[in-house]
Amino acid sequence: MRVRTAVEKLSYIPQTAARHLAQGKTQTIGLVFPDVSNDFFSPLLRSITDSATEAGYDLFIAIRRQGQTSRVQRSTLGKQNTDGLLVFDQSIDEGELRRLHAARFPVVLLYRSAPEGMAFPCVRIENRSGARQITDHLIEQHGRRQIAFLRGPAGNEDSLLREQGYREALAAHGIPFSASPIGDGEFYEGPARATVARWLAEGLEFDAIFAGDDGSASGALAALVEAGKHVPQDVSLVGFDDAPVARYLNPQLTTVRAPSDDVGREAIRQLMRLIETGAADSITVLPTELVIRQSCGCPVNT
Amino acid sequence: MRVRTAVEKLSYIPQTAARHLAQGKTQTIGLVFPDVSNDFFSPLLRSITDSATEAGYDLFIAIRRQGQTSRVQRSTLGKQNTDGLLVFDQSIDEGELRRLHAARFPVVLLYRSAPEGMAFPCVRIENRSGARQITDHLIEQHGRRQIAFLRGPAGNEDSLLREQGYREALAAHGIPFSASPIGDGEFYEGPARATVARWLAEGLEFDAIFAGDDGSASGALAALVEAGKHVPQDVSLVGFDDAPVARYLNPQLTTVRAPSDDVGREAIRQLMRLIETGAADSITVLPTELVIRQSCGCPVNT
DNA sequence: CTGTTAGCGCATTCAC
DNA sequence: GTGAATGCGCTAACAG
Repeated sequence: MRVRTAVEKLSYIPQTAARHLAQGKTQTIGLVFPDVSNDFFSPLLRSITDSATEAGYDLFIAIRRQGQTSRVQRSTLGKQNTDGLLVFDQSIDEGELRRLHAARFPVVLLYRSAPEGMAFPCVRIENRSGARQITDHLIEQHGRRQIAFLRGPAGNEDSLLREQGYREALAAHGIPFSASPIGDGEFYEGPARATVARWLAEGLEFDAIFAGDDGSASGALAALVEAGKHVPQDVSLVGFDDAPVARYLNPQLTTVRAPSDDVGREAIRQLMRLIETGAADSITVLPTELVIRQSCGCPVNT
Repeated sequence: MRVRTAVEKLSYIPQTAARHLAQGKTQTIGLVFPDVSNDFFSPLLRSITDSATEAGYDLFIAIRRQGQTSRVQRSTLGKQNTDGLLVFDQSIDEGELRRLHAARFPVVLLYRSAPEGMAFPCVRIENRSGARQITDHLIEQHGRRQIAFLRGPAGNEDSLLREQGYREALAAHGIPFSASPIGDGEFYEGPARATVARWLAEGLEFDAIFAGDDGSASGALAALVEAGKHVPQDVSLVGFDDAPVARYLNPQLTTVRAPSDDVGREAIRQLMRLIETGAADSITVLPTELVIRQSCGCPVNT
C-alpha cells in the first residue's frame, strides 16, 4: 500500500517507548559488568554489541562495583525494562540472582556457573584443562619444578578452576605443592607485580610462574625484570586469556587462548533462545587452546 | 497517604516504557564509542555510569566501528529513544552529527571539538601544553635532541594537538624537525612496536621517543627492549594519558596525566545541563599534568 | 487485503 | 488532600 512506501521515504523512526509498551517487550538486553578493566573486556563488549545489534536488540549497560547495588540500577535492570540480562562473573550477588530466578527472568551467566538450584544458562571457558596443559608444558618441556601461581580475585570461578588444573599437573608429576609459592594476582598488573616483588624480596624460590591471567602475567614480568631476573632463562612465565597484551610483552607471553569473542556471541545466542523458547538448561563451555610463545622458554619458531 | 507507604513496602518497580511514553522523556542517554580498547576506556566508562546513575539516567551503549552505521543503531540512538548522546572521538561521522544538530538533539562531544558551525558542547583535555611540557622536559632536563614522535590514529584530534605541542617545543629550542623520525603508533601497542622496530632496523637515530599515548609507549618499550636498547639510558621514553599501564612498565613511564574520570563526570554534567536548559555553548578543556617517573631518565625520587 | 479501534501502564490534569 | 479521566504512540485484534 501507499503508506508503506511513504514511510520508507520519510525516514520515519518509530518511538521505542510506545512500541515497547504496546508489545510488552523491550527489545533490549541488559549487561551487568563488574568494575574491572581487564584487557579482554573490550573485545568482549564489541562481540556482544555486534551480536545483539544483529539480533535486533539494544543494549543497556551497568557497571557494578563489588557488592554494590544502587536502587536505580536495580529498577532499571529489572524485568520491566529489559527482556533479559547478561551477568558477568560476580557482578550481582546471589540474593539478586535468586530473585531473578524466582521471577523466571531470562538471565545468562558469563564466566561463572549457576549457583546451586538455579538453572541459568552459562557460558564459560575451559579453565581446568587449559591450566593443566600449560603447567604440564612447563614441567615436561622446560623441566620446571617450582612453579608459582598467581591467583585471581577471591571467589572468582575461573581462577579457582585454573588453580585446580595447576594443582592437578603438579600432582600428576609428583611435585609437592609446598615447593612453590601461591599468591594473589587479582587479575591485575599492580597486585601481581607487588606479590612477585615480595616473593623475590623474601628469597622464595621458583623457576616458573603461572599467572592466573595475562594482566597479572605482565605485572609478574615487570617485577622479575626489575629484580634483574631473566625471562625465560631464570624464570619461565605463562599466563591465561591470550589478551592483546600477551603479544606485546617481551618476551612474548605463552598463554592459553580464551575465545572471548565466542563467549560474547554465544551468550547472546543463548539469551535469545531463552527469551524466545524459555529453554534454560544449557551450559556452554568453550574450549581453550595452548598458545606457545617465548616466555616459557620455547624458541621463536615453535 | 497510605498508598505511598504500601508502594514502598511492595518493592514495586514502575515500567519505564510506559513512564517514558507518558512523560515524553526516556531518562536514558546513549553512549557512542569507537571500536577501540584503550586502556583508559574502562575507567572512563565507569565514571560515566556512576555519574549517569547518580543523575537518574540509564545508559544505552553502541560501539561503532570506523565509519560504520547500522540501521538499527541509527534508529535506536535517535531522539526517539534517548534524551541525549555522548559521542566519543570519531565514532559518528559528520553527516550524522549534522542531522543531530539540525534536530537540536542534545549531544556532548568527548575528546574532540565540534565541527565548524555546530555548537555542540565538548569535553576535551589540554593536549598541546601537556605535550609541550613533556617534550621540554626531555630537552631541558635530559638533554635530548632527537626526539621521535608516535602519532595516534589518522584524524584523531588529541594526536594532532599533541604533535603540535611537540613541534612547538622543538622549535622553541631550535631543534629541526628533520632530525627525528615521526611515525604511526595508532594509540596501540602493536603498531607502535612495529614502527619503532622498523626505525631501529633502518638505523634511524633518536635519543628519545614521545609516544602519543601510553599504549603506544608500551609498544615502543617492547621494541626497544627487544633490540637491546636500554630505557632511559640509551633512549628516553615518555607517553600521554597516565593510563594504568604507565605504572607497570619497567621503567615506570613518565607521562602526562589526562583525568579521564573528570572527563566522564563533566560530560554527564554538560549533557544534563543541555537537556534541561538547552544551553549548548560550553567547551570544557580539562587541565593535564606532567607525571615524572623513570622512563625519561629521572631518578626514582624526583 | 485495508481501515478502524482498543488498550499497553504510566503521568498528568482535572474534579471532588 | 484523594480519586477518576485523558492521552502519550504504537501494535494487535478486529471488522469491513
